Amino acid sequence: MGVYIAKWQFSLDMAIVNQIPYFSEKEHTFDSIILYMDLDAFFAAVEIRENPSLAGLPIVVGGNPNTKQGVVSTCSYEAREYGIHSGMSISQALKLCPNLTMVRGSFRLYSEVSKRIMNILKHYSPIMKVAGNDEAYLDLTDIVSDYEEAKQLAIELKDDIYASEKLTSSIGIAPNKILAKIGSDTDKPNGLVVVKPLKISEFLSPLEITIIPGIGKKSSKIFHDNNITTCGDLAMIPYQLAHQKFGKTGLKTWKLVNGYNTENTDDKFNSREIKSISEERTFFNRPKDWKDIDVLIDSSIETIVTKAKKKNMNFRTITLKIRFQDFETFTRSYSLSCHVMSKKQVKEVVNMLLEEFKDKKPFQIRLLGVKISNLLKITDNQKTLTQFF
DNA sequence: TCTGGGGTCCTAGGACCC
DNA sequence: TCTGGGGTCCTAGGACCC
Repeated sequence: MGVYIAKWQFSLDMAIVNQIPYFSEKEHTFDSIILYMDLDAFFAAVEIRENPSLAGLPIVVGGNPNTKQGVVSTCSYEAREYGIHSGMSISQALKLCPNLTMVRGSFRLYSEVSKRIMNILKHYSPIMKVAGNDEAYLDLTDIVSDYEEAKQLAIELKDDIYASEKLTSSIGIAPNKILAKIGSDTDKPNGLVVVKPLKISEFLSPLEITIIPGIGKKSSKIFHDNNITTCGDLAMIPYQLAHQKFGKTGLKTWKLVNGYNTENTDDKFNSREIKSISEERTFFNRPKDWKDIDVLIDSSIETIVTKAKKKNMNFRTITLKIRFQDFETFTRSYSLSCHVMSKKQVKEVVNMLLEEFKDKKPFQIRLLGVKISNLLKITDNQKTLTQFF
């Protein structure tokens, strides 16, 4: 035991002295070629395709055009020039651009278009991961022999998508998923960026730290407060400092900007099992009484338990989310002693969790949500057991 | 000023066990 | 009366992504 500690201590000390990370060789090797595809302003682009008179105009998809409530789901590049972006409130977007065109989303259409495009991608590699409506990763490692060939394939893919759907896409090609995504993000719309393994540092160094997925407003402020604005700034500091100052994510980010492969190659593309199922709703009109609350909760429970049933999932933890008009938000959860799949039990738990808030007036409630988690896939064997009990 | 919805991951504290 | 340290599970909240 003591020997191991000493050994570890030694390598750590040496690493500090020489400022050399003690990460394994393996983390430095890249043998994958990954392609990431992202459709440009997807929802907005589909709307413009369906209604060409919208072309060239600042448009947003999302929110309620009548009440001017809600948030921006996607906006055209013209709207982005006004500073409008996804997630922004409609009222704020209208302030930035008073003649903004609002389009009510046709989400069923988007999902149909998305499915067709994903089918096109499938022809380029059998190893594929759909990461959303408008984005996917392809593993080209066994498909192409080098980055030049990968680039040619990407050009073909973009043409293919445009020919069949009249939509443009941006593509990044790199030795791992994160870098491929960052690559595509740096050249939009209709871009194509290749990041070869030996060019990673050169490529990342001048980029803002916020280009890294997972570094949002809060994290970037912490980095900025420590005089780190670009990926290159972070790459320059000793990794111990990155770990100490910015925690686990700090170390991971440090590794990324220094060209280490931070991805677990084993589950590169295996889409993992779903972890939770939830539904939450904001009251369009303020609830009058507890009956209104009850109706909404029942409907949410119905939705999520039906989803779980379809997926053959039992669950053990039930979470209630409640938000008041002042935006103060609480979550309360409870774990059952065994996995179940029953609406009745969810309802009982939710009622129990709701007790704590019964002194509030119903009209003070803005949002309610129900989530089930701690999911367990039922095998046929267990199904018979469930029936038995 | 106004702030949707469905997710994942991380942190931190407390309970409990050995 | 004072009491270590590691592991695991549960809960609450928050950052972030699309």
